[in-house]
Amino acid sequence: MPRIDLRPRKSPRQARSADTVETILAAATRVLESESLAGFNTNRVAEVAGVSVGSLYQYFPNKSALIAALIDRQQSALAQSIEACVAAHEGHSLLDTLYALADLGVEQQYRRPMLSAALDHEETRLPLERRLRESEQRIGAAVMSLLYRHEKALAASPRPSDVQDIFVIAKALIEADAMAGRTPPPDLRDRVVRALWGYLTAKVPQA
Amino acid sequence: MPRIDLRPRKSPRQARSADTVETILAAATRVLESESLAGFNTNRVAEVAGVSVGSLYQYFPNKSALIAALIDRQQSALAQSIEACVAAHEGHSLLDTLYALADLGVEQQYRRPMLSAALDHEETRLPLERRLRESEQRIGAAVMSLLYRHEKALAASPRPSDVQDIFVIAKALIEADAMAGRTPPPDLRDRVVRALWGYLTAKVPQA
DNA sequence: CCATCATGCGAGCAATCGCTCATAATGCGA
DNA sequence: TCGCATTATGAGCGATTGCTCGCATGATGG
Repeated sequence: MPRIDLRPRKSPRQARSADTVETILAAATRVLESESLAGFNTNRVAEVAGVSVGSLYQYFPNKSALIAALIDRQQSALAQSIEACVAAHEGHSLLDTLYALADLGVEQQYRRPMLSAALDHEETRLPLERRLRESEQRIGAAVMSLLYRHEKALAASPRPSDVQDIFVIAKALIEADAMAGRTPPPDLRDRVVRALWGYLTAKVPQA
Repeated sequence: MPRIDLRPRKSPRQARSADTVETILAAATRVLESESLAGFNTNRVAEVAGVSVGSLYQYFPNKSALIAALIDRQQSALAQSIEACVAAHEGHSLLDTLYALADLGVEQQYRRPMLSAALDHEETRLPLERRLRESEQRIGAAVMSLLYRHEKALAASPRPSDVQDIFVIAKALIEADAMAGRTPPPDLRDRVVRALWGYLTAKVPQA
């Protein structure tokens, strides 16, 4: 009685599938970039990808899953960038690291303004997936380690809410400008750093 | 040859119309509150308002106009609150005023979380109307006057971008928490003030 | 060369939604 | 009371879109 073969399928099949998934995600990205959320529909994505709708639904159970995959990708990439940035700036000052992180955020947002904005919005609407939370936690951990590393420069001991807050602040500032123009204003990074630095180091007088 | 009568129509007619508009806007608000942007459609709004779709389209040329009217209302109310708050705190410290403004923002956002979030999103999508810009400018002017009033407490002379930035920062912080829970965390106002105060007063060291 | 089966295909179904228009109801002056 | 003008009504049109399902295709193993 032969055992069931649990090894991965022959490579051509798998490779083809992975490629198709990649093609679809790339097409979805392009559609979302050029036409925002309106006009983003599965038929159009399939058309742009050069596959049939049926194939699309073979790899993604529904439209939400497709969007979730895009968000996942973007978040993972961001998490990786942030981790790398924080690691690379070990030994540097907090301020230097903040500048680097601000640049990183600006670059990510301005490369695909429509995409980032659209995904941001969908992120709040969709039931959040496990893998997504994972990226969030990686970002949180990296930032937290950065804060502890510079604990003495801070106004108070770092709290978990600090991590969320500076993330929210930076994202909001960058996004607001990204909506307005195609290229970042030269003072954007300074304003972002000013906000983060101020939030982290300023001592609010007691009333 | 009789002149054309340009006087306003008799009051009952006008009053009825104004009432109907009011009813529709109230219904739209309720729908947006309870079902967010999905499920917000003109048929549903008309149904909830107790009027026919046809009537709705007598008062609003299209769906976007309806949403724009809602945004307009909300923005006007916010502008008025902010102006009043800034005016009422003449003579008070900057910090006190910031606390008051933070409370104001928190209250506005938490009263109708879904509504605020939905309108926020639509605001970026819709072609912006004149009247809306007006509310924005009123808010900007009020905050600007506040900053000039406390110029000596600031790290630098107030710039127009400061106004936009602290507005964006406060809104983002509040909205992030409003998404997460039904009641504001007790430290929310402190965090908002910390962010604003830090942004306005912190001196960023030169690199 | 054939049988099997995983995969690809795309016409089209069903549901939704913005909006129109022919008709009905209503109020008002004469 | 009648005629007119204004307003209200809602069935339904046309367009969009998420998704299905029956069939085609082509690779694989015998």
